[in-house]
Amino acid sequence: MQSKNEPDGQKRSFIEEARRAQIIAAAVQTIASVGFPKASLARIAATAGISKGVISYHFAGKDELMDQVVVTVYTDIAEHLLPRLAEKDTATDIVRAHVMGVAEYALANPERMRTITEIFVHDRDAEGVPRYGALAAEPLYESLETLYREGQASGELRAFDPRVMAVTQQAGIDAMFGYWMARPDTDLLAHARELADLFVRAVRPD
Amino acid sequence: MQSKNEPDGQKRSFIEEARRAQIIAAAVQTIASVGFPKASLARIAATAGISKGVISYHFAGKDELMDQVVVTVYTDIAEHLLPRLAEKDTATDIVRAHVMGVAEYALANPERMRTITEIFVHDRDAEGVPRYGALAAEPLYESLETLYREGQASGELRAFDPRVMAVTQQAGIDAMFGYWMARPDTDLLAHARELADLFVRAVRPD
DNA sequence: TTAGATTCTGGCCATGCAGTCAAAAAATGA
DNA sequence: TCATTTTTTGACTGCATGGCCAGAATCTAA
Repeated sequence: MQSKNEPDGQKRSFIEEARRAQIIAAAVQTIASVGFPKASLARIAATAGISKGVISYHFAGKDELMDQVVVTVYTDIAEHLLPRLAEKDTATDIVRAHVMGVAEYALANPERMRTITEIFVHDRDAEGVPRYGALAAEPLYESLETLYREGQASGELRAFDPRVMAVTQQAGIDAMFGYWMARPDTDLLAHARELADLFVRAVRPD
Repeated sequence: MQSKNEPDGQKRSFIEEARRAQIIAAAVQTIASVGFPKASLARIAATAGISKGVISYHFAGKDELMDQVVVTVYTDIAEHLLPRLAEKDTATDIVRAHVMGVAEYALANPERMRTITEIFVHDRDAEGVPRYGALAAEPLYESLETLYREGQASGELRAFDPRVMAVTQQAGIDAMFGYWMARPDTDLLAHARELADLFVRAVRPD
């Protein structure tokens, strides 16, 4: 058996990689449809049409599986978002592109978006401590913070606490998605445009 | 036995009322300290120093207990917040008082604040549907929306989508609290002042 | 004092969970 | 072909949960 070896030792076999991808996809689908608390390994296995033991064979445990799901989805979001941000010049335009980019991604990939939200909110270790707590958002906050600071240095943005602005912008985006999930009839892109306006007004000089 | 009767039939006995209050308090304390998923009835009973069966005797089930916790805390928050909002005249002042009022309450009652957040986020019915989902926030959204509309009608506020603003303001407040919970060193009231400024700038006319 | 109602205890039950394992099946390669 | 390795199966373990209940303890009132 070689399932126990991380990418450290040998490379993973083709079939091994395919199974892992299949199981990750089944996990995304299951979590999105029944929510994290009811997405047991048995249920994920059923979604994939395999026996429960296969998951244990290919992943060290549920924790490793969830980690892989998060990495997979995050990479996907970054691939969608980063190019859009790179082509903007001003901080204001980047803020707008950030809000709009996430909304576009969510509209195109609601399953992945819902899954990652579910994992962030619900996944906890044996002691009840969140496995993706405030720490997970930290890199995000830092990059937004850097963006704001540069805009403030150039005089494009007013003086404000960049950390509070970053936390609030991220919260506004998350809430937009949550609201849309609960009320799919609403116009997500219109919400995103309003939200972008809101933050542009919040950061610009008097 | 009379535990099964809601306030409809007879009034509740003195001891009955005292026990219910004690159990609700124990639930608040337990959920705040170990989180909702680990706050089992057995654990809540242990916190209260009583046998598990007592909870079943005085409450129809865990759902009723959680409902009572929510009602208790919500009532408490409203009693703190409403008088402060009532004495303000302009929409701008009310927005500011709302943000600051919640922050003050959280600072004085972190246990209750954390408990209600935990319940909202984690409590789900047997089918996995959130028991306090988007519906729970609806009344809140509506009152903020009304406030904004009045401000817009009087010309004090610019034209914007009041629903998006309400969702975002609430999200900003929730995130402020979550951030403070994760990093208790930070200055909650300073965060609240920044947040209030942010929204005041977002709603005022150009 | 005593009968009846109320309240409490602690053990029990069915359910669902993550993870384990021996054995079966499938793939591999000599 | 056949021995060896990789992969899969499905039953099993141990644990935690919410709810249930028979009997004990306590309280109330006549």
